[in-house]
Amino acid sequence: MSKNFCVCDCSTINASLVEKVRESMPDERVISTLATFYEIIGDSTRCKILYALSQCEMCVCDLSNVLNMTKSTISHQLAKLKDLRIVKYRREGKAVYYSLDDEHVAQVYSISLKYITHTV
Amino acid sequence: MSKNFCVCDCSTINASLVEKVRESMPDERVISTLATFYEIIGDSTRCKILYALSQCEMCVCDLSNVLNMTKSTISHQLAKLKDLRIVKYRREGKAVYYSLDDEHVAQVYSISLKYITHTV
DNA sequence: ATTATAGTTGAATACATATTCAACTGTCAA
DNA sequence: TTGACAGTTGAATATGTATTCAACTATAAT
Repeated sequence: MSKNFCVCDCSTINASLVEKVRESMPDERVISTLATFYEIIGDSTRCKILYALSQCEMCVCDLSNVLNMTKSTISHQLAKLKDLRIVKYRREGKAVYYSLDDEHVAQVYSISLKYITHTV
Repeated sequence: MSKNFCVCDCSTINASLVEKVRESMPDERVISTLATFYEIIGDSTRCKILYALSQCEMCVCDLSNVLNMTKSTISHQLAKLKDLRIVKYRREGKAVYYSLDDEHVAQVYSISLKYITHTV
């Protein structure tokens, strides 16, 4: 019974544990979404954008000045954040203002920052 | 004054805001560490490993069975998690047991999962 | 010592991604 | 309607990464 899911040549498997964890594992779709979420915020440029937006709503131009990067680069990265609904936007005349789309994002970000600040 | 940090051709910059956010921005080292942390957990395989380890300490063999992947793949990914001190390990005979290295990781993970589950 | 098990590691492949550049759309003012 | 500004987008380049494979180390048993 311990072998019906064995993909390796080991004999020290904790079969009941493996089975239990396998069954409680969030399904592929959830894991994939979670991983993509982290992947998208796992980039220095986008981390800086998120920090900036956690302080205040800003237009692309403001962001490009805060980060000292071209509007094109910022816009490309904002598009990724927008696709994942991590940020939202509103147009006001010629300017497009971005902000965080969900308080959970700010929450995750602040806890992570606290954790990281401890370890750096 | 609003132009001494302008990297684009825009005139609608909120200069005082840009300056304020620029100054309060965590320094490059912190941002980089934070981004790397997210980048490392931003992968389906490693997300699954973290979920498994959030349930219980496990050896490489257990993990490879939970995830249905080779020991080599798991070991490569564990090495990355280990490098960032996201997981720790202990040897017991021939087996090496891995576990989460810091409760903050589990905390970040669980908040994110809650957030994602809402959106999926 | 020899053999088998548990895990690690380096190189190779295949794939994904950040930034740049140039061309584009949308909005406003003259 | 023409021009300027604010932002977006596609292609190209350069770089990075996950997985596989084969060879390796470390531990235990015979």
